[in-house]
Amino acid sequence: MTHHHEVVEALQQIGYRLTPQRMMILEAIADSEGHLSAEEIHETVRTAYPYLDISTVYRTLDLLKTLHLVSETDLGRGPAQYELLSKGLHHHLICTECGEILDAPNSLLDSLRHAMSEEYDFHAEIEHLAVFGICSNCKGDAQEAG
Amino acid sequence: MTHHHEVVEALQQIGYRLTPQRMMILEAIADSEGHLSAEEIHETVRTAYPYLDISTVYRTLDLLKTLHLVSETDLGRGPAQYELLSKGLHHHLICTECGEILDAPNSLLDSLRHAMSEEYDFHAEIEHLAVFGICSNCKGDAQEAG
DNA sequence: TTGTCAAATGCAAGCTAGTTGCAGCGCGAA
DNA sequence: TTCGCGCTGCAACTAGCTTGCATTTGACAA
Repeated sequence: MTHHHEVVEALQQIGYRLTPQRMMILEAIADSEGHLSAEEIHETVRTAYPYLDISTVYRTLDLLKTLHLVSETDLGRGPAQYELLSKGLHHHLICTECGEILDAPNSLLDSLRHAMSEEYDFHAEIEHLAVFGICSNCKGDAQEAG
Repeated sequence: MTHHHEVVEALQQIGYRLTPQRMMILEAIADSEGHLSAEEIHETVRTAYPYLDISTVYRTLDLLKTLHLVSETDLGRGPAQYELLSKGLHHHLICTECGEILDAPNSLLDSLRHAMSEEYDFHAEIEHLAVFGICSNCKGDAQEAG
């Protein structure tokens, strides 16, 4: 599923190991559609290996983040969400009415990045942005109700 | 400092009261430069009124948010930050190297809002955005070091 | 001025999400 | 086979915030 040898190499280059726990955590993320929270990763892996501790999940996620293998998204509510970076950078538009999540490509932020760079000489690091708002379906409802 | 009568009216319209605690909390926010966390508000007000509880701070902040008097910014790290909405909507570019915080006007997001609206028919509610990245001063340093 | 009642408060306990300290295990090099 | 250190599970802890509840406050009516 995942390209283990690449991960092994990435880890070995900085003197670390690819343990079974780390492999299982990585596979749980790779096998999932969309995002997983640390707790969900924990639950998933525990069906196969019940001794896995949540702290190991967090420590592994930290490692995978520094290796730029997974991205972490803080939704501003609830737990942070993790996903494979290899699936391609993208962002999320989350409807606060119905909860629908629209995926948006990284290019959506091009103009914003450009503006920040031009006007503020600021190099934004937006690996993963979650924007809350109202989707097209709920826009009408909100006007009727409001 | 704050226009108490306006706040009183806003509260009374929905059947609530402007208590001394609420007044002190609102003033603490109004008197501050930039952002305050709930804990900072708590500490500030407690110098004048030591019995104020942190839960009262949070409950008041909820109220002020629903009245659109203050904005809440989740920085994704550390506690949420609160400030008066009357100071004008703006966003923050936070340098992860030196910690500097650049203020950016709401118009910075115009192009992003437009893109989300055009391409996804999605009405974004971005009261306050915090973007992490590298500022102009640290950009050179990062290249030298990296 | 007193009574009423809901809003508001302080306090304490609880909760979620994540972190830390530590003893022991196990891989890989010597 | 010994050594070093990366890694793990466990347990305790922390930050930030929320909730339940008895008591107090204050606006309004009588």
